Amino acid sequence: MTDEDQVVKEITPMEKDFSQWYIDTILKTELADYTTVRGCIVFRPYGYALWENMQSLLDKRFKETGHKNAYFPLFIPESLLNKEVEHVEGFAPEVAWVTHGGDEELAERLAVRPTSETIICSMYSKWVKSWRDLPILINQWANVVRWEKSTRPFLRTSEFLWQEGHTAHSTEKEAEQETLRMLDVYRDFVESELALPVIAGRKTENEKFAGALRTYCIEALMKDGKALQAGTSHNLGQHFAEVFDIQYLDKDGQLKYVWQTSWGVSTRLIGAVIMTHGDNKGLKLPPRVAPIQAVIIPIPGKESAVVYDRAKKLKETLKGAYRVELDMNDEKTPGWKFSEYEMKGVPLRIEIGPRDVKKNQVVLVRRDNGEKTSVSQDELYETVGKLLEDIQKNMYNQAKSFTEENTHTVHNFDEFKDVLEDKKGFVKANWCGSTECELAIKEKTMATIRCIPFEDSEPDGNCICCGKKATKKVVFARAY
RNA sequence: CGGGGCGUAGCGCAGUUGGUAGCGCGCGUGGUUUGGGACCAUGAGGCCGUGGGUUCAAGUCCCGCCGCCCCGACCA
Repeated sequence: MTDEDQVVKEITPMEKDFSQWYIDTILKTELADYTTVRGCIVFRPYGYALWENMQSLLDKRFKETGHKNAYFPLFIPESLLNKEVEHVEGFAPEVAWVTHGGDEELAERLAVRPTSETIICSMYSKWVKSWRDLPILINQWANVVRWEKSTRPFLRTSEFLWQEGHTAHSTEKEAEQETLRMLDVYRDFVESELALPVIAGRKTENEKFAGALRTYCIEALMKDGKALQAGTSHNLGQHFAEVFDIQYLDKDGQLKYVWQTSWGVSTRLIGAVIMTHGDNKGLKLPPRVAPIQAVIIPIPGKESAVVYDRAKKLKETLKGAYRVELDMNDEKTPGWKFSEYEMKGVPLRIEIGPRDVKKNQVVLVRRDNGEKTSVSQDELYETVGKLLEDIQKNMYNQAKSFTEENTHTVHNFDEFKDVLEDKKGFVKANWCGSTECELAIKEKTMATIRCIPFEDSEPDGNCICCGKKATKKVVFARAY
């Protein structure tokens, strides 16, 4: 049997139409479904379980870095939202408004939060009085609404789930450290749990968060060669503190404004996992977050009772340590199940049939590389652990190689255009630092500056756009 | 908001010059099967997106509306 024959028929091959592959994969694997509400999806149990796993791993990291969870209102009075000028201007076009309560028109419109800086700052101004009240380290798990013109499941939906951290500090230095620390938490999380290699760096003035002093981000490369912003962390400076009047009395008796940060990742990460690891059979989920890490598929044969019995015992052995499922459905053939769980991206398949029962073994098949091995049932517990770890590593390495192979350095505009057309991916190029050049390049090529990377951003030539002396070497890409 | 596409059974689709709706998958029931998406038998399931028009007759032709998807412009 060739690879071609194995391809799941219901999923459009990614070479043919990547976008359709993405949609087909999501729908067929039951991660999500479209609803009657424009731009809004349902997170079906399998997709929600994936998000819950991401949540708990992230939440653990937030707690470890001293943050506490809280929950702020969904509604933001218009007057609050309007306080920070740059912020409103950034979000105004995509805010959903509540104008009525029942039949009665509200005295003041309420925005459905597109992000919570304003409502949170309004509370911080109440809570912060003294240097002793700082820092405030709060995180919120929430849904937000942005009235997007065009939507795609997970990547851009009218309503999405995310977390937003909001902190307040007494010094600029501390705020900057927090901003960078949380970016690094994100980097570590996506690399070690989601197996997504990323480029970390700073956003340009043009690309930064509305109202921020500086924005940092991690950028990942998808299999179609487009970049995806996987997480952002903002140093808000004192912009919000000034308009929301968040002041504290310092040790020296002076009234001072706090320095703030905010940072977030969203369910978009699910999209990143799909588009980084998936193939024409469907999903490939990293073991650390896969809702099902291993599936046991019994092959009943003539002595089905014995096989089923042994399969149940195997599940008992594994279930304390791994997210394992036993598929006892008698209506589907084993072959059907093989394809189904491969499509669903389950990292490891455990087959047990009459032959295995006789030999006291099981057959293990890896989703990441298709490798098939037999192992004694006595060693199953340890072997599963080792394999899951190995799959996780291998998935990261594969994605890493892909990203490296699709990262190109160019030194003039023609080369830049050629690479974008032929090879796509990340393109490193010298840039003079002007917004004019950044926009001109975007106009001509649809590529944006994804970030000014922390590593390897020393210029080694002239700006590919205007030809003047470059100040930075930055990462360009066409992005989602 | 521009360009394109699509609305017919749960899903995917077919439906000829207009003549009163069909296929595949899925679903129910009974049985045989089960090591890479099994098979036989037998069932259930439709206001053909919506409003108007043409016609003896509209899924089909004409006009409007609504919705959804894709690709762009703008954004996690």
